[in-house]
Amino acid sequence: MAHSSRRLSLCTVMQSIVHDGPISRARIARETGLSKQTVGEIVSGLEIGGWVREKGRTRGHVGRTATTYETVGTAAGVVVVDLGGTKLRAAVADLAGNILDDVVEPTDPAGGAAVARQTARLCRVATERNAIGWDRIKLAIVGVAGVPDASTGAVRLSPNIRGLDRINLRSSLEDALGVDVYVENDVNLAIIGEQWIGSGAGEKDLVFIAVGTGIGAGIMIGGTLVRGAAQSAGELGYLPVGADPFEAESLRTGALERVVGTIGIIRRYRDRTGEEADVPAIFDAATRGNLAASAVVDETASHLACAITAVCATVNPAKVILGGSIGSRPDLARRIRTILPQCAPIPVEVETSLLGSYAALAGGAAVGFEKIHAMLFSDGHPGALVSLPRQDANRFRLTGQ
Amino acid sequence: MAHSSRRLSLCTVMQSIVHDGPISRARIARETGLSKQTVGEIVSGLEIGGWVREKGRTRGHVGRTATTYETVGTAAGVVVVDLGGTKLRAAVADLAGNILDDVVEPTDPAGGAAVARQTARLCRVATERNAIGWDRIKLAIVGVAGVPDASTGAVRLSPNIRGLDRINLRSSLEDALGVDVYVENDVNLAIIGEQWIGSGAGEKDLVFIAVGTGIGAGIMIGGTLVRGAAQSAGELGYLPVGADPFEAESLRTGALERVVGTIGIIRRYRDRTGEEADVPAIFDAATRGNLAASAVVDETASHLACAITAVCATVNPAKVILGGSIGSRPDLARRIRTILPQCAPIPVEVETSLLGSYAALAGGAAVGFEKIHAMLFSDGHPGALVSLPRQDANRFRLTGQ
DNA sequence: ATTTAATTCGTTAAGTGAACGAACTAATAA
DNA sequence: TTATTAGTTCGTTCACTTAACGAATTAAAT
Repeated sequence: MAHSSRRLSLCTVMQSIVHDGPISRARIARETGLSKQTVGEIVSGLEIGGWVREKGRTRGHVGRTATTYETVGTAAGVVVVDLGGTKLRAAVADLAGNILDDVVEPTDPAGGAAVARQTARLCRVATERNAIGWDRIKLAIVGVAGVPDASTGAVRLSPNIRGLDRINLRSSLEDALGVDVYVENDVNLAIIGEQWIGSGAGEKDLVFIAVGTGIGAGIMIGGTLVRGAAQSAGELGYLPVGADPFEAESLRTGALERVVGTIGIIRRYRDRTGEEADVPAIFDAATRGNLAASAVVDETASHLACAITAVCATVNPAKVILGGSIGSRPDLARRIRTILPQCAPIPVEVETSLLGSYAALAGGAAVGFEKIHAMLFSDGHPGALVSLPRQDANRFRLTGQ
Repeated sequence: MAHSSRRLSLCTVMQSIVHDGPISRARIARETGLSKQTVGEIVSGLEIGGWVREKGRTRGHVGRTATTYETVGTAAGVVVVDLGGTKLRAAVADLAGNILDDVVEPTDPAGGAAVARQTARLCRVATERNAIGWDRIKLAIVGVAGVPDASTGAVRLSPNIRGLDRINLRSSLEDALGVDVYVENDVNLAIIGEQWIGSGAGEKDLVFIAVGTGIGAGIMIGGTLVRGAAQSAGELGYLPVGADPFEAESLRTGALERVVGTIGIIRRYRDRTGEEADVPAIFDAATRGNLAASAVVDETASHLACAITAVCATVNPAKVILGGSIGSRPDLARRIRTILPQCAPIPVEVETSLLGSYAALAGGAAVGFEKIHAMLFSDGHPGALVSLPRQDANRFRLTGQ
């Protein structure tokens, strides 16, 4: 409780350098409202601590030139993991909010403890690939399909990775890595990533709908994630849309998921044509003008439009971002945009994910950035926080998906 | 920016007195972690300002007795208004969080400016009824059916009160009353009231569904209200449930509202029986065992169960509170609780409103309490706030509905 | 019944951390 | 040279803390 004012000033100054750096001490003072010598003291403290360094000097204006300061990105970092059913991806994010090169491997099909070991190893590999030593890594953020249980550390309802609900993923990673580990739902990280540097940049009310094998959503309201009383917010597969919600199968699989999930799409195509085809093939056929495939895709778009209508009637986001193997197809989004005004009275933008399969990784970096700054500078003091710097998503679009 | 720490300490002490008062200075020091003389200074400042006063002394324990302090409720207050289509209700809430006696009048059917004048007059009457002078009133909170537009001060989509979208309700009340006026949607206030002292006490993830002429919801996530990007969150009438959402009429009135609103219920009863009856008559007939009426009510419950399923799949609240002239009928809630497990895989509690027609008034008092303390003590400093004290809802259940 | 001990309240005094204004030096464009 | 901006040093103020102490009260011992 005592003397928390310095912490607050420290955060204010750090925020200024992270966002507007390289920046001079005089400008920090003007922009934060702190006095010149308070800023001077704090900056020299940060410099001694190794968090910031001199970058250069200002030029070309009246008056004395000023030394400018920037954050030392490599001073600390977090390791970010996207643990998917087929791919395991890890990257390092530094103190300045940069996401460094990522490494990918196929996920170990053995599941459970084997995947935990693989994850820990790949975290080390990711740091070795970049100029940030393991001793500088302060924590790890892991995105995973399923519902992480905060008390047990297990991951419930994780369909794509076997045995993840039987081990304590968090504590086994913490033991292997020696740093705090935060396990979060991958769709929740995806919406955070999209809001930071993706399709939802700048918006505060967003929904990210991942359509793939199943269907799930990450919901952000007023800039904060909606988790729900039982961590079940965004389980859109259970929306009473598509199939009859009172059938036993709907109660188990989910009325919407039955019709727009991978299995549902394949079944509907088979029902129409008698032929067996996988989802990409059906979508490609629809694009080529195949009538049956086109009807199946339109049906899917129509159900998704109803789902979006339901979500908008409830939380009224400014934008809905579509992702996942099925959801990120631009042709599907186009069809949904056509159908939506016929059933949704409240207007909403519908876009495909800009970050693609990197959305969760970016979101993890965002969460890690906020946690590491809170840890190092604000120390949990309310009102003192370093917010995310502007970045661009180019690095992701250049790398292969 | 400078010297904000005193504000924070001031709020901490005030919070302690409001919540745990009457309380001694020594206990404040123990509980807040502040030192005894800091607390002493702040309390004597508050006493000089007239915000707190000596209440008595502690007795019966070892050691010196202590003087205890309590908030001076009458030092400041807010006036709270529930502006409904048929009834206009006003009350005063004091600095300690007590809601004083309320006054009611039928709403002036002339609407528009006449209702604004009537509201301003009733605010004065409410203060005269209580021991709190008008000069102590710092602001007014007005709950109204419809969507208040923050920039223009008008109220859009207000079906029950004519011409409210043509006047600037906020500024005309501010002119008439001479204090800041906040106009808020009545269902939003209702959920805040229910969370404070009603059916949702203690819960952080709640949905209040008002079923009456139309259907609308107030949504609270993590303790904060969800408004939506276009202030349209909770417009559950537009859920794609009940009627076909692609019909033109559904797009206009709302697919769900068409079937579970007053008009929809009356129509469905007429379709089955050929008879004309109003909603209370249909519900009473269902209770007496009339088969057609019972079927209509079950149908209504079934549609509402689907709506609740949709809302739960999206935001996963711990509890759904039913209110409004139709929604607050306990027999409807009972039928919904029976049907819900057949279509909703995620469990949720369903209850009727405890505060009834006083929910919005209580919510207005809660909002007013927070605003007035922020205004007087925290002055907008982040992290510094006086939270709502525990109260009970007895006063409301004693008064007639 | 009286005295002594233990405990608690609240005040005074001394000291520290943090921020500020003012005065000053330093460097640069015009 | 002059005006302007950058950055430092000094002394002051504010807010809070710890420590010490007097005052008031209950509990226990004589």
